[in-house]
Amino acid sequence: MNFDPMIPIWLQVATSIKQQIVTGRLPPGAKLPGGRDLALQYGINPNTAARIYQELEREGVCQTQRGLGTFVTDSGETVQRLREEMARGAVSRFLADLKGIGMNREDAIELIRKEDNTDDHQ
Amino acid sequence: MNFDPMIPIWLQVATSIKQQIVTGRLPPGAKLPGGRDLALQYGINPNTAARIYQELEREGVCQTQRGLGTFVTDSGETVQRLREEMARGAVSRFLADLKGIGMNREDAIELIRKEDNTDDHQ
DNA sequence: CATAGTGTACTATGCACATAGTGCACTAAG
DNA sequence: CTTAGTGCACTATGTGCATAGTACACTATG
Repeated sequence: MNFDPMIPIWLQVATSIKQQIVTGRLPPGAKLPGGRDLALQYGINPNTAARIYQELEREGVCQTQRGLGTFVTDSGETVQRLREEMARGAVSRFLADLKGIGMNREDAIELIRKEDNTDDHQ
Repeated sequence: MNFDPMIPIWLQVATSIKQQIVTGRLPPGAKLPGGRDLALQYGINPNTAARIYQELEREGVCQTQRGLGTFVTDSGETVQRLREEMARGAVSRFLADLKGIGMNREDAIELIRKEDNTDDHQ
């Protein structure tokens, strides 16, 4: 994974995991890697990994059981809600960005239509 | 201005100024507030304000003259290029966000169409 | 009970960000 | 020349992020 130095690593990894959850690549109830393994996989520090799971639990996406590990929530409804929430967040960030440079929703749709499609089909 | 604690203040203010430039509220050649004034206006430290102007100059958006102040670039072409660059950035961030949660360009347009329009007309 | 895997807690270091404060140099205007 | 406004340089402090390393507690398994 390529980290953006402008964004905290724990946030980037947490987002990556949430994306895997809402796309079903990590189904409800799935066991996540242990903190030390997660650190190895992403090339980060175990302390940072622990913090990531704490954040995911705080958001209700995962549950942690001492001595057992961290697991994706069992509630498919929670996962669906998370997906919609992430979509809404992306849309409102996008529209706010465009509004800041004097563009509206129509302009937004036009921009997306004209956007280069390289690597958009995967 | 309301600062997001997750994003460096200098970045947020620099973005705000660039938005004012590309929307014409700060026309080419306009004089920007002095570093100390900028700090007062945004409620930040003069050191941070100085850094913001350094960043804007690094991006070619502003020019600084010692003893005189900092000014918006004279080149309307540069301003137009900046606006397009900011728009492209917003679009690609948005599409990357949606792709991360398993949505494509068609979904994006649909989401924007259905988006709540409260305070979208200004 | 012994072990491996796990979460949790703690100290310490380096870095960037933001703050506070001071001083100096340059420019234009009186 | 003096003054006000300005950019610029420097030291110092506090905070959050990320790292490194160590130690302890819980759980399941054999």
